[in-house]
Amino acid sequence: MGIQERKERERERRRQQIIIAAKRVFSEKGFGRATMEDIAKEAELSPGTLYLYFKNKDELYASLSIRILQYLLIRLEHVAKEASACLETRMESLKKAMLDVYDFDPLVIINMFHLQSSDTLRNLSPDLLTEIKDLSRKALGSMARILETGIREGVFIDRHPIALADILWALFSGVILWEESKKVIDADKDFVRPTFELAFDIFTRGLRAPKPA
Amino acid sequence: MGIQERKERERERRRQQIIIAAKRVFSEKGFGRATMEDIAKEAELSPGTLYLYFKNKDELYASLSIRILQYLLIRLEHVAKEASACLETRMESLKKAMLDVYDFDPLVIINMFHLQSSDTLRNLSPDLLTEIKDLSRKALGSMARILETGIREGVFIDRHPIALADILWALFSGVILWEESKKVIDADKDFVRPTFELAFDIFTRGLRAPKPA
Amino acid sequence: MGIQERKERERERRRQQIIIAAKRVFSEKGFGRATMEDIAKEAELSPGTLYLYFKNKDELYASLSIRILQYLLIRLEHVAKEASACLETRMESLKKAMLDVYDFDPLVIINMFHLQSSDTLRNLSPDLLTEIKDLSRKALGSMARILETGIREGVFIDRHPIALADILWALFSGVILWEESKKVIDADKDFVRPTFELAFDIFTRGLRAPKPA
Amino acid sequence: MGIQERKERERERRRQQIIIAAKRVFSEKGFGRATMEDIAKEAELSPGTLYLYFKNKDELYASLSIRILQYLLIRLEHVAKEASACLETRMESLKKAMLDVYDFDPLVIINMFHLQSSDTLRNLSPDLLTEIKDLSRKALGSMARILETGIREGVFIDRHPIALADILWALFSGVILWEESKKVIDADKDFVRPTFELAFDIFTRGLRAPKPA
DNA sequence: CATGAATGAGGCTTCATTCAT
DNA sequence: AATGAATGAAGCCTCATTCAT
Repeated sequence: MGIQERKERERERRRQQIIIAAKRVFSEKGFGRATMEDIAKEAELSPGTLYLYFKNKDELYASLSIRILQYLLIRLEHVAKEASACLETRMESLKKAMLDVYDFDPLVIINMFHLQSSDTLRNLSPDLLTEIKDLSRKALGSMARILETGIREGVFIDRHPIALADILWALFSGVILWEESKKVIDADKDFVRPTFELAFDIFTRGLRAPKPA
Repeated sequence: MGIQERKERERERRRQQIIIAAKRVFSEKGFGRATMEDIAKEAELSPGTLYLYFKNKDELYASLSIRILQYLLIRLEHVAKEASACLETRMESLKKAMLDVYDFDPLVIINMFHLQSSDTLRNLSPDLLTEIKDLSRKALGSMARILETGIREGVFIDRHPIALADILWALFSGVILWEESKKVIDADKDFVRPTFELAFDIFTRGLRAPKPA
Repeated sequence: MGIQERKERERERRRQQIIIAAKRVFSEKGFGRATMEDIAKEAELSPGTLYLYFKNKDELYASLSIRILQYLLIRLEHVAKEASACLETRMESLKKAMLDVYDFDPLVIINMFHLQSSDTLRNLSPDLLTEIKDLSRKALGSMARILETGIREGVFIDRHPIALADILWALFSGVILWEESKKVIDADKDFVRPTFELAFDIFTRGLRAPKPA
Repeated sequence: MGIQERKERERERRRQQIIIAAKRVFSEKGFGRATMEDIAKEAELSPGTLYLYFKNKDELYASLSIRILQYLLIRLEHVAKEASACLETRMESLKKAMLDVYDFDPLVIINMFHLQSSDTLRNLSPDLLTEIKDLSRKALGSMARILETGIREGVFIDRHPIALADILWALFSGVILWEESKKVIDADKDFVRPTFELAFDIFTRGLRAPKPA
């Protein structure tokens, strides 16, 4: 019983070890240029071992996203359930949640958006694709529910909450990817946080229904 | 002289022919899975010929972006120079310009954002990287100038115009990439236009300085 | 002593368990595509355990043949010793013995001939090779002795009995392999038995010395 | 026009060059242990080049058989058409044809029978499998037609000609594979020819219908 | 004895790039 | 300038085998 459990934990630890290594390597070299051997070396394992834990390179890559999406989802659902708070507060929580998820693991977040905007997506196993799709949909759904309260209160403009959530999500990924790409081009300063804060505020203000005269 | 010129034109024509083919192939297969032979076949040329016009695959890929960036820049500068019009009109023009650029060649726009969010960027020749960087900066600059007028008129909040332009650009790329990736996952409907229109409107409204009480 | 013995029996039981599993897997996937893990799973053992009973994959493969060769040998020697019977009867017994051996375990017989006609043979340990060689020679010898009686009786043509046994053996393996390969190509009907019976009869009739005029 | 033709010839020459190398390597190491790099080296080409002429290893392997089957078919059809000759002569021609095909390229014949009796067959492309199947069927058909004449003349026993052809084919492959495998085990003497000649004679004699008393 | 996770050599294959024609 | 056959480096992945538990 205890043995079964310990093994399970061991296995999970190894997965993490690999994921951590993969994260570093993918971030440093990008998906295309990172090799399985690079990752194996970084994880201090042999190439073959990676395949005991992940079916192939694509799936390893996608696995990075799964975890962060799960974390994102938890945070968003938590915010969505804060029935008590006023809208203002809830939007603040939402912004904070998104930034926290970014801070939690910037490299993985970036990887995730790369995944989203790449052809890797097309080559995932149906299972994994379904899982990602599912998590994404749920996360978008949570965001939509938060925004919806603002609409119901008559504070936000009356648009389809999912459409608004899509835009917020696009803004999030857009800011992260663009600021990231500026780093490649330009410098090593990181403007993600302040830029997203400003963007989020503008977005929130833009959502407010014009006061009836 | 005339001969020189004609040759130049011929050469440019070939480049375009290749770029058009590359565009199709990259869009269909993604950068990673598209091969130079695919592109050569699509262009009805031999693989070797591609290398007479482009130094390597990365540069060919990046070249797609150059053109669209040039077009974008022209459109933005045109809007920026519309001194006459009122802010409202200018923002409309800006939105229209961005959407036009997207409509002009959606595939290439998508490619460009993929490029931005990929590791290819890191492997470009310094020359090409500089050119892209330059065009991007100019485009961002144009956008910033347009937004700046709103700030000077006291209509828009007083934030650094470049920061605002960054956000608008992030929103643009974010919406396009996200809607595009939804297509991979889900269906073949295209929500880029309406989503960006809504996003742009929210953004614009969010820019407006709150009326002093 | 009793303990020693029981252990020995246990060990043999395990070997058989593995051999049975290997037989199934080799037959289903062929030697090249069957993995040691496949076999271990089929035997409900771990891969490592296989190596406690067989030095390596080749030897495990070859071991399948050993058993059937032993069985074949016993049957053939039994027929060879039937001094009493008339030639006709003895040839019938011979045919029956061969078909029985085939029926006893078609999969293993097929494996054996595959082994014979493959490159695995070349990679066996000298010991195992010697054992197979030995059994084969003995089996061929038994067949030769049976045929020899016919020659001595003046009924069969006077050729080297070993050469005739070679031919009979070749016919046996040829029919089995060819009918088997037809199954891959065409259908799932099994013509081994009737074809070999006919072949054997033709062969036997062909052996008869032409009557002196 | 001439250019087209020369290219075609060049291409065919290269294919042959590769086939010859493959033949040597497969024969020496067997299919399983032969690597594409081995073959490339033997052909004094780079590994990549092999794939310009053969889709993969299996197909290269199978291609060896195609040629010899074609040659076999031609020879058999030629014999089948010898309407003039007496049965005796025709059977002699048949035997000679089979032996000639063996002599034409023993290594390839052996390869072909290995292919037949291996799992490679199962992994061929449908096209190639169809081609092999087709050639085999035709060859068997030709043999059957030859034997059929003997039946019609009342000289041979009245069995289904295809069944008889199957047996002859099995005998042919059986003798070759068995003699070949004896070489691995024992020596380097080659008994294929004499053994098959004897086997064929026995077979032919066995075919003769018993004289009505 | 048994396990099964880990190994790592090595196979097949792809494809960007070159270069003789 | 154009070709396209050839290259060969390098990637992904498999799997027989080992060894610490």
